[in-house]
Amino acid sequence: MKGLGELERSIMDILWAHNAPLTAREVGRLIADRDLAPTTVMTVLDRLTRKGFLNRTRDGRAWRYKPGESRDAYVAELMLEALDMTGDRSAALTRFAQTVSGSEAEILRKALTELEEE
Amino acid sequence: MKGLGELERSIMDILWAHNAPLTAREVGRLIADRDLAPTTVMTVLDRLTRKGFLNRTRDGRAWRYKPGESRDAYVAELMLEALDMTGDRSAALTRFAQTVSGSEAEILRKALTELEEE
DNA sequence: CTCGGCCTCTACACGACGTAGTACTACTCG
DNA sequence: CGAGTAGTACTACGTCGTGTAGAGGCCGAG
Repeated sequence: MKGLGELERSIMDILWAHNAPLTAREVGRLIADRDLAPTTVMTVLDRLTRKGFLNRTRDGRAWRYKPGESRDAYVAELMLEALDMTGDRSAALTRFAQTVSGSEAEILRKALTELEEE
Repeated sequence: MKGLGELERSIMDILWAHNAPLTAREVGRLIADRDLAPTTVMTVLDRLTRKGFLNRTRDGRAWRYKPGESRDAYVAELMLEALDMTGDRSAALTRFAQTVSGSEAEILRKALTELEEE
């Protein structure tokens, strides 16, 4: 799957933060602090689409982009991918469980418990 | 922290699989299927050291390399790093818990339970 | 018909990584 | 003691991903 670059992630963040699909121009406006050329934003949106992170639909002459999956799903995928890198998933998982903070352990526990009940 | 390249990972895998620190030559022999020049292996070992993934100590004229941390620790770190990418850690964690397979959920549960008991 | 906006295509610089050569040093065997 | 061998450091080059953007084409509004 592979990680994203810095700008790519910023743009994904913007799109993840909005429910509605945005046009390149709108994204450009929202990322104004970086003072990017409009074409830069378009290029990145295009690449993200090609990579499967975004879907786009026509809106007049413009495209509207929206994320293919939620940020949470993406993060979970990244975590699983990291996990795949080890020969011993069990050891890595255990290690992970030991490493997360207490409150996060709590969240995990809760999620797992709910899982069990279904 | 950043991920590793393909060759870098292969080499880390070899070192992670051995308890004793290895020399460049030894690593080269163990990775023989790729038919790499000895200098290639050295260069990569050197880069990994510079990046903090390996520690090296002298052994005569040669260096012996060993991983700075276990593979499990590395994987756990990668997972945490992915987790850091989200605004809502709780949601991502929950999602993750729901995504792992049943047996892995079991492992996680167990690790978390043990944590609790300490 | 013309202008402004939006698109597509193409491009370039830079850093990471795979890959390796060259040159220097020092032990080892005859 | 001289030559070969192993090991090191330094340098280099091609490729790919990513940030960044220009040039030019198409189309709807006025």
